[in-house]
Amino acid sequence: MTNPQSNTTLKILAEKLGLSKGTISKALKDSHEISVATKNKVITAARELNYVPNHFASGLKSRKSNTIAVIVPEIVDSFFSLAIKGIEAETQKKGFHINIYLTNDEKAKEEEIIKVISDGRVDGILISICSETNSNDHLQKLIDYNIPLVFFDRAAEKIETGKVVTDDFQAGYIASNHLIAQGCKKVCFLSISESLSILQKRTEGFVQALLENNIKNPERNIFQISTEKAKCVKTIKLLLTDPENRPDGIVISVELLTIPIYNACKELNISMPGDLKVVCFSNLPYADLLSPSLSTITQPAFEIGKQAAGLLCNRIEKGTDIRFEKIICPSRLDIRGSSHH
Amino acid sequence: MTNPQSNTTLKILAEKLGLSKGTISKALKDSHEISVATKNKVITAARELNYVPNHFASGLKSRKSNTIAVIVPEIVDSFFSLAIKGIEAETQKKGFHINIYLTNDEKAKEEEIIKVISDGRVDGILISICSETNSNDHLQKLIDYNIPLVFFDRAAEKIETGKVVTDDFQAGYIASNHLIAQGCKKVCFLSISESLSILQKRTEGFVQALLENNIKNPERNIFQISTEKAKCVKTIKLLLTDPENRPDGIVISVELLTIPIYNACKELNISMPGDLKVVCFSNLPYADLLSPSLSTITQPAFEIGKQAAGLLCNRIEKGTDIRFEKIICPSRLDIRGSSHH
DNA sequence: TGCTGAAGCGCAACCGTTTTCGTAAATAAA
DNA sequence: TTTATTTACGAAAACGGTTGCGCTTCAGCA
Repeated sequence: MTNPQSNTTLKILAEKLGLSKGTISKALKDSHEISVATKNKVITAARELNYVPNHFASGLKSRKSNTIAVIVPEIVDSFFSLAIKGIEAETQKKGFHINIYLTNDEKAKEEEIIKVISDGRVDGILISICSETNSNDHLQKLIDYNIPLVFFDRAAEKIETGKVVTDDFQAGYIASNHLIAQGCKKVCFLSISESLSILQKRTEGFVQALLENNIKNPERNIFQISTEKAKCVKTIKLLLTDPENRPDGIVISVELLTIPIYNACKELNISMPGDLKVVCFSNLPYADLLSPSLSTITQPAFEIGKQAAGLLCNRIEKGTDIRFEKIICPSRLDIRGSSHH
Repeated sequence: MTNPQSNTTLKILAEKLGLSKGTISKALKDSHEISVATKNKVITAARELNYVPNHFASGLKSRKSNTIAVIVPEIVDSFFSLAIKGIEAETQKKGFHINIYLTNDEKAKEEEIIKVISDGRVDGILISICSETNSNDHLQKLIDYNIPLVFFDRAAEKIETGKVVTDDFQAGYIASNHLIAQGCKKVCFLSISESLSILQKRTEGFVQALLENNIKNPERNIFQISTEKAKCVKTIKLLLTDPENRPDGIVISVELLTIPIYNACKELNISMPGDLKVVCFSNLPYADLLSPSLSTITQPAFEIGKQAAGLLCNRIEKGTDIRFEKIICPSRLDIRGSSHH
């Protein structure tokens, strides 16, 4: 779009003031080469004519866009939207713009996005990867080419760059232990991916908790649920109606599965927390108002976003070495009605 | 950032192939000036060297960024996040990138954002304005300078440009009538702004419904609530404990106020829907699971975002005259437990 | 007076792509 | 064969800012 405020360019300012383009440019950047008197003249003229430096022209020469890409699997999600808000809070202070990209948790889309943003339009990337993580060549390439990259929440373990996550093992452990402490004999863990590192860790926390409580073969209590709605609902119903192995406690490792569980319980007439106790990884502001209110592992989403953005900005602006930076923002167990009386 | 895939430029390709920069550029754009044989050579070489056109260089010359700005008051909100998803669905098909900006519903921030994006970095703007709308000079200026602009949901009435909204009057009317039909004698309407057009219309629908039911002075039942949390809670409690005028039905015109209402009822021991019936403008996917489940005016958020993006893209790509375009996506009343037995 | 150095500004190349225009060769029309 | 026309490509000027370098001017100093 043309400059809305005006179409003032350096050239126009220069002509108006009888100076050269270079002088105007330097004056506006407060260069020591320019006298105070001239600077003042330039600044007032620039203000009068609503001069705004053209983004493309300055970017072409300086190789800076003051823009970062934020890539997330989903945006209609209390965790991700809050994380984005944290990112925005941090970046807008520093004058960075945000480009948003949604992968819908599809690897192909993620790769496509990374390809199309490699035209220099962003100075760096914040990403929460999709759950299918068999290969991460597209991400490794970013590192190889020295593109600033920071993971938040869902990180690719093997890639050496900044990561901001929560204490997933611990959270999985606490959630599981809580259910056991509430008297659950058959605690299950619902996941959506075996490859996604944060889910692996939550799973490990779950396994650890069960083992410590002398529950054998905890792996048998781990279920991978499809994110596709119909399949998801079907699997859950099957699980909850299994005559031999019906769980009396469930750790839901992703917010996405909350509604299906609630609906299934309603439909199957399973009472919560009587017949089934549930804890969910979720940032839902409405957890308190659900029926029953939902016990959650509440992740510091805003903080995670903010920290990740801070890390990325440091990398971009100061060239900080963030290869081995790992910030862990602890989650919190909020016990509510779905897991105890 | 430097091009991650490589640092291949037109110049490098040209030298490698013994052609000129211009020829390469035209070949890649499938210009009729270039022979098929040459095109093929160029295309394969470009692929081999992972050539990606520099965003700044092409933008500088073509004055196109293939980017749009999306400005919203809030992102941790079921309506706005879903609308953004709709926008993304539409724009990604057409190869547009999205810049996200949050105003936190502050006019000053909105103005600031519009200023900083007027450096040519976006080809157009999608905005849902903040609730303080006394003056809209900053938006009018965009129109004056011929910047493509489309409003979605929260529009500035007086500005002549594309608007995609829901049928706010009708929705307000239906919601109010529903409560009256449920036997409510004292129906109130909670708003957060007298100037925001969509809230004015919802209010008008409310007034109309009351008048048609022979309720005098419906204006007395309209309350402006602060969005600041403490004040908000205080006002609501005051309202719900007013000995003379305690409402038995409430239309909540913005999702933001849902939680405070639920909490107030819990705290004040007001039973829903027994003592108080509630309908809320909300896109909450969890409405069904609340206790009681929440009756909502469900807005077609995804559709609104999608349509708005479509309008903007047409304006940008084809120069369509959208000054008087107004798309109305109807809302739906979903009756649940909060408003009837 | 002559010399040095700093201050203040202009000049011009440069970033990578787009696009107009020109021109040579190849083909078609006369 | 000559002339007109197409085809295929090169040359170069933009786009608007940035930046190193060079030129003047003038104060400071011996």
